[in-house]
Amino acid sequence: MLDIKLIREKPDVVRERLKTRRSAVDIADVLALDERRRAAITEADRLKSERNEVSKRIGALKKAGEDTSDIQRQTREIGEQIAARDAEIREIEETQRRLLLAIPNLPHDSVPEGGDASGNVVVREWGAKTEFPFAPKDHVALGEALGLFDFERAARLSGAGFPLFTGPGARLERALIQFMLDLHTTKHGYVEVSPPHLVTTATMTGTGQLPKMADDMYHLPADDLWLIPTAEVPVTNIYRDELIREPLPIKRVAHTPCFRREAGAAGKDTRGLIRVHQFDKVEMVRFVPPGTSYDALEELVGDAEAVLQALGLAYRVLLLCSGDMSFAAAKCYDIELWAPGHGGWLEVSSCSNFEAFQARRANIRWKTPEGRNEFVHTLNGSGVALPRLVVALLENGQQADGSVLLPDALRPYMGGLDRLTPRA
RNA sequence: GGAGAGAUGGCGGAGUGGCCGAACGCGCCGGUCUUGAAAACCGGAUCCCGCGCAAGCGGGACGGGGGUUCGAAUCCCUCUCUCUCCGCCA
Repeated sequence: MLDIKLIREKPDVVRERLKTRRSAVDIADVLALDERRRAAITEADRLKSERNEVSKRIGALKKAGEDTSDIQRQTREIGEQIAARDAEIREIEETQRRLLLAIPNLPHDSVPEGGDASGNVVVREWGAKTEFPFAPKDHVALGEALGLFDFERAARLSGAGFPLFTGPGARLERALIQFMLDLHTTKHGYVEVSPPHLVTTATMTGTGQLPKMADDMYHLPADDLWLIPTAEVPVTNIYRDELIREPLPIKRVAHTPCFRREAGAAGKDTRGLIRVHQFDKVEMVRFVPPGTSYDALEELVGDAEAVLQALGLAYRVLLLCSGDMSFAAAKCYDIELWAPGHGGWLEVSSCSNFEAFQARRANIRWKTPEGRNEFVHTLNGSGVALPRLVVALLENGQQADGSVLLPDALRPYMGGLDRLTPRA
């Protein structure tokens, strides 16, 4: 949510920057509403001040034993006017909040302008794409030969898009989760949390998934709860409606399943693990003082990259352009892994600075050293998403004999196993 | 699921219709004293909104929402959450 004061004071700047997001929203309505709202508040406050004064007088008169029924009748009328004004204010504020919730965040100055993914900028690449003396297989062929997953039987359970990991595949998932959590907690200073996977509508609104993304999420109407599409939602909302007293920055890391309906992506990447309705992810979340959030974003990207470097996987980092960023982000980097079997780059991480956008929605504040209460800046980044990491691991590690070499860093988590070998 | 109790400032805890943004204690900040510290004493401290260049003025907030009343922390309704007991249960 944008600050209404910013919209009021610098409407042209806001318009300008919103335009770069391909956002169709118009702030004229919000501004008109804001005008009406303030006028109504001024009037209501004046009436209340009047009523307070008269009420005080009634108290004094009664104490003196005088009759006050006349003056009371008059005051009742003031009360009715106040009630009407308050109702008007409430209605205006509701509408205004609804409009504000639909306005995306403003892109940071350093974000390139662009309409779609073609405007994204590669800021760096790490590692060399794996070369093969044979035609590399894709992860589906490899995984089935190695007995890592079973898509056919999985479909029997939940339909398409819900993977069933089996044997060494299930262990690989567990090993990767463990490895990533250990790395972030011991090397990068995050505190591990394990949050609920079902959350309320208020929680989904706090981070910006609702109201806009309702169709992309799983909803349980009987309890009005939502399955989380990312750990960002519960972890960021841990501090909702709070004045944080502990020192910033706060750094949290969580492993959770993520549930996505992928409503708009029907027919895309339907094969294998690349686009699924349920997957596991390790997610990093930071709450930081506003002045430090862009440094924190660079660090956060580095934390995600450290995972891939430790696993020896080639990747590139993209700076997303204004038109390709998610709704709540002010600046966002994507990290993509090279997948030779797939023959392309796969997004495994998205690291964003939301500035105060989420904090304002979710009402998360801190006390500055000067003692002022101020909205924090929130950030989050995948560190990283599992299925596509598995894809890259398999496709890059494959050998001529059909086995897959595991990175050294992972072996302790695989009971010393250094490679996955095909079933007899 | 059933029965009961409760929710007040950073914490504890008073307050049952006007004198309450809220006693008192702890903690916090500033000062006096001290070589320094502690103790003691004195003083100060909530947040949100509106108006105003500002000093300031006004309004609102005692879990959330609604109601009664000239006036609500206080009375009524409702929701949420917490605690205790019973039942069920991974």
